[in-house]
Amino acid sequence: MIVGNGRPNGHFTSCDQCPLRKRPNLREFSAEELAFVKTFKTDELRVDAGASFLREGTRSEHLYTVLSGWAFRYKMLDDGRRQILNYALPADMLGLQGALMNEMEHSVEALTPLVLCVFPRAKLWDLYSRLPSLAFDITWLAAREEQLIDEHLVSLGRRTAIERAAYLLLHLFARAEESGLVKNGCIQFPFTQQHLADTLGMSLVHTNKTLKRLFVSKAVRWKDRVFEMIDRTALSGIAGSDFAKAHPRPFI
Amino acid sequence: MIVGNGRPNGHFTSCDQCPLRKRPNLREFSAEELAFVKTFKTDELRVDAGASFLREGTRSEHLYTVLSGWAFRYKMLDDGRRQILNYALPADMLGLQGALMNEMEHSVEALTPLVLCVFPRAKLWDLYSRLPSLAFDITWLAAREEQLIDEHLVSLGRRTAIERAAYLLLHLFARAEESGLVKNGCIQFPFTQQHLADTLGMSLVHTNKTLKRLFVSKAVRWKDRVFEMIDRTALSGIAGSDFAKAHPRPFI
DNA sequence: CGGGTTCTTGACTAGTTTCAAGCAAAGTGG
DNA sequence: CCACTTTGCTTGAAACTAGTCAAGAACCCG
Repeated sequence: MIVGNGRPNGHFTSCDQCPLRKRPNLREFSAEELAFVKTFKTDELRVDAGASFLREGTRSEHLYTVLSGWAFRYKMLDDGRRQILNYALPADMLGLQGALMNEMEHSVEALTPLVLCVFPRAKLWDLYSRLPSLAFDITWLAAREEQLIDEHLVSLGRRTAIERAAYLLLHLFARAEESGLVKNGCIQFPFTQQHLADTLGMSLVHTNKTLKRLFVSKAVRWKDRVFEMIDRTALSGIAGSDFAKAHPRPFI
Repeated sequence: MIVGNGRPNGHFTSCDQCPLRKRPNLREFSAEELAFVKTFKTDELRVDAGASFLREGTRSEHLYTVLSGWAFRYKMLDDGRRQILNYALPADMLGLQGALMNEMEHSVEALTPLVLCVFPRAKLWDLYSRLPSLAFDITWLAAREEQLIDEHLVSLGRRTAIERAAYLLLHLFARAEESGLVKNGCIQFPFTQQHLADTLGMSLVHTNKTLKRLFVSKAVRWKDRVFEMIDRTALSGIAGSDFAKAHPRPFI
C-alpha cells in the first residue's frame, strides 16, 4: 500500500475563481466569507490514485476540501478486512474528525488523482469565532455526512444483497450527478468490484454475482469503467427506494 | 406504535444545577456559556418508554439533550424492516439533523422513560453567532456521533456475528459506564433481544443463538434485565478489539 | 509480449433466515 | 386470585444466502 504522498503544488487555484462555486447547487459566499476562506486555504495538495493521505490513528494537521477527483473513507480490521464508509467528491470536506478529535478514526484514500484545498486545523478556531455562518456550514457538512452513513447502515443491516447493490449504484450515480460528472446518463466509474464489495460488506465473488443479476435486468450498464444509468426507475424499484432531489448545500 | 407524547413538565431542572455537570468527563462551562445555555433551554420534556418523539420525514422545531434515560435512533424501510443506528444516553444531543437539514432522516424512540432538555431550533443561529465555543462543541458532538456510526458500519459490514455481538455489548457497556450507570460491573439493561437484533442487522433467532454462544463463554451474564460484565478482556478478545479510554467531552 | 490485476464462473461449505412450536414471566380483567 | 393474553426468550429443522476455493478469461501496462 502506498503511503500518503501529497506534494505541494506550484499553481494554486484562488478561491475567487474556485471552479466549484459555479455549481448551481452550492451556496454563494458573502464577500466577507470569501475573504476569510482565501486566508483559510493555505495550500493545495495533489494526491495520486491509491494513496492514503489521512490515516487512522494519526493526527491530522489539516482539513481538506476535495477540488477534483474521488476519494473514499475506510477502516481496516487487524486481519485486513476493510470496510469502506463513504465516498468523497468535489466540494466534500475531509479530515474534520481529526481536527476536532485527537486522532483520526478512519483513513482516506484517493480513488482517482485528487486535488485538495488545504486548511490548517489551527485556524479552525478562528473560523468559528469570526465567521459563524461558516461554522454553521461545517456543522451542516458533518451532519450530512452522518446522514449518508445512516443510510448506508440501513443497507448493510437490513437490505438484501441486490437491494444493497442497487441502492449503492443509485447513490453513487446521484452524487456524481450532483458533481456534474454525468454526461447523458454515462459516467467514468473509478471503482473496482473490490471497492464495491468492501462498501457493500460482501465478498468479491458474491458482489460480482449480484451485479451480474443487476445487469441482466438492463437497468444499468457497466463496461470498460463506464457506468450508464439506463432505467433509473427500474433500479429504484429493485433498491426499494429512491433519493429525494438534492437540496442546495454549503461548501468551504 | 405510540406516537411521541411528551408532556410539558411542572418542574424544570435549572442548568445551574444540572446533574450532568458533576460528571468528571464532561467539560465545564464558562460563566458566559452557562448564562447562554440557561436561556437556550426553554423547556423540559418527559417521554414514555416506547414513544417516538422525533420522526423521519418530519421537521423538528427543537433540539434535545438527554438528561436521563436511554433512547435510540432508527430508520425503517417500507415493509417494516428496522435498523437501529445508535443509542443515546445522558448528555447526548438529539435532533441536530432536523435543525440543520429540512427534515429528519431518522426517528428517535425512548427506550426507557426519558427526560430531555428542550432547545428551540430558532435560537441555534444565536448560539453560533454569540458563543463560538458552544458552536464548536456542537460540531464536536456531531463528529463524535459520526465516529460511532462508522464503527457500527464496520461491524455490520465486516465483523462476524459473534464479533459483532461482543463488540456491541462492549460498546453499550462502555457508554453506560461513562454515564455512571454501571455499579460493580452490573447495569440495568433496557434492551430486548429484538433491539439488539435490529442493531446488529441480524434476525431475532440468530441473535438469540449468537448471544447464547457468548454467554457460555462466561465473559458476560444477562439475566432478568441485568447485564453483568464478568471478563472484559475475554469479551474484547472475541470482539477483536476494545475501546480506548473515553476522552473528556463537551455537552450542552 | 509477458506479468499483473480484475473479472467471471462453478462447486462446495459455512452462515443466516425463516418457520414453527413451546415455555416463562408479566400484565389484565373478571 | 385465577384464567387469559401478551411479550419475550429458546430451540430445532429446513430452506436459502453468502463465503471460500479454485481456476480460467479478459484486460491493462510497461
